[in-house]
Parts: sequence; C-alpha cells; structure tokens
Amino acid sequence: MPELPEVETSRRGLLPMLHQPVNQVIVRQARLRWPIPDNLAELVVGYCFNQLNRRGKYLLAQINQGWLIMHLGMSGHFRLLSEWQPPQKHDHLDILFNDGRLLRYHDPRRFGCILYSDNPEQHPLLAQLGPEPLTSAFNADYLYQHLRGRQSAIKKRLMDSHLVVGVGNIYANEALFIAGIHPERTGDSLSWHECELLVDAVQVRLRRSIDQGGTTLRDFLATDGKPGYFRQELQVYERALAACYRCGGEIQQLKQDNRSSYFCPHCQK
DNA sequence: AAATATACCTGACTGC
DNA sequence: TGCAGTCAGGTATATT
Repeated sequence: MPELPEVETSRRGLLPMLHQPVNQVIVRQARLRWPIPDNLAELVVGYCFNQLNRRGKYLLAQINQGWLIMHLGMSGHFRLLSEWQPPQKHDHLDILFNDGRLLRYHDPRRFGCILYSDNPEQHPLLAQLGPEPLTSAFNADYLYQHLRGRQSAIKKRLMDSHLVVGVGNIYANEALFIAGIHPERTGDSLSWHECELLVDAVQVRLRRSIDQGGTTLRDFLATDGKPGYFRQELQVYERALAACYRCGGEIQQLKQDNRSSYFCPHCQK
C-alpha cells in the first residue's frame, strides 16, 4: 500500500507528537520484516521526537542520539490515539507519551519495520536510494540519462528505488497514463521529451495524492483514522475493462514482474 | 552488472 | 462449509 503520498500523510499526522516526552513502549510483536530492537524502550523512553522526516517511503524520527527508521511495508499504518484503547489484532507496537496520547503501529502482513540508527543516511536501507521525486534532482535530464542502456520496462524502472524513491505500483501506473506512455516500453526507448512528460506526471499525481491524504485501497489509514481520498481520482489502477476517462476505450490489465499493470492502449503508446 | 525468482506475512476473494 | 488457489500498496536477498 503505502507509497510516498501515504507515508507523507503519516508523517504529517505524527507531527503533533514532536517534543512530547515518551514514557513507555509496548512491543506486542517484534517480528516485523526485521525484528524491532530489543532495547527500543531504553533508546526512547524519557526522550522526545525532535524531527520527523521522510526519505522515500521511510519515516525518520530523531530521538535521543539517533533516529527511528520506520517503513509501512504493504499493510502498515500508524494511529495517534488521544487516550488508551484496547489493542486490536495486528497492533504490534505502542509508543506512549507523558500526556496520555499514544502512537500505535498496526500491520497485518508485517512487511514493515521499526529500526534504530545513529546515522540513517548511511544505513544500508537508505544509502543507495535515488532522488526524491518532488525535488529538482528528479528532472528530465536525470531520468533520460539514467534510462540509457537498460532494457527493463519503464514501469519497472519507475518502481526501482535506486532510480527514484517513493513510486510504487499505483503511482507508476497512474503517472504512465498521464504521460501517455505504455508501461511495456523499455526505459531506453523514451525520448527526452517523454522523460519530461513522465517526470511532470509523477510529480503532479504525487502532489495531488498528498493533498487528498493518499490512496486507501484496503488497509491504509491516516493517523487520525481517516482513509485517503485519492482513490476516487485513480485513472487506471484497478480499472481493468472499465472505460478510459480520456477516450472511452477499454482499460487493459497485464502482469509485469508479477505486479499488475493497467493502461489504456489507445492513450498510451 | 543486470534481469529474474524467491521470500517474508495475513486476509479477502473465487471456484470447486 | 471447507479447501486450494490467487491476489494485494514493498523490497531485500539469492539465483541465473
């Protein structure tokens, strides 16, 4: 689920907890993608979150001498509760604050992670990441340059975090539709102008989705428990055999790299 | 080096 | 009802 807009929505939802002292940590299930550190409580209890950043799909929270590195995997989300409530199934972690509020991590599939690092920039999970899509570092020149000499499909390349971070299956499909580019084109076949269109499409759709609180398909909720409303603006994702909003033709579905791709054969060449 | 397959998990849904 | 199979927003890791 969570791609860049959903992670950014989560980050913004956590901002009210900045500068609030942590007074307890409850780990009910440490076995996520990687285990939650045994010493998490001693790392954070008595300290405050001083900064909340996002790098790609990772949330970074500065506390004590280092940073929590958090990823929502496929099905994770954080809830911010104003007072204690009994935990539900798959509520794996609580961070309780002195004022009675608590942050609760929920993740049925447990593909997410909660790690701690003194220097997250150098952490193996982050060190090799590509540029942020919503910065000037992600531009037509960059994309065109980095697509040279590779035969992989452009849709797969867009989802490669070493090329650009934050774009997952939903936004790769959506951006390619907006840019009018067929998902099976090789990255190498894109012209500079098509790279320009694609960069713009990625940025426009990510920004719009952030404005809408992200996309909720199944699990995703913001920290206030609300779903994201970008789903109703999806042009092709999960619209197989439905009518293209632009030309009225039939949206097609195919598998690429074992992930579903959706596209309009008339509008995307 | 790059392309492909596998693995980690639960839950919802489909077809027999 | 039950059971097997498929699919789902991610991505590190192992294998060709």
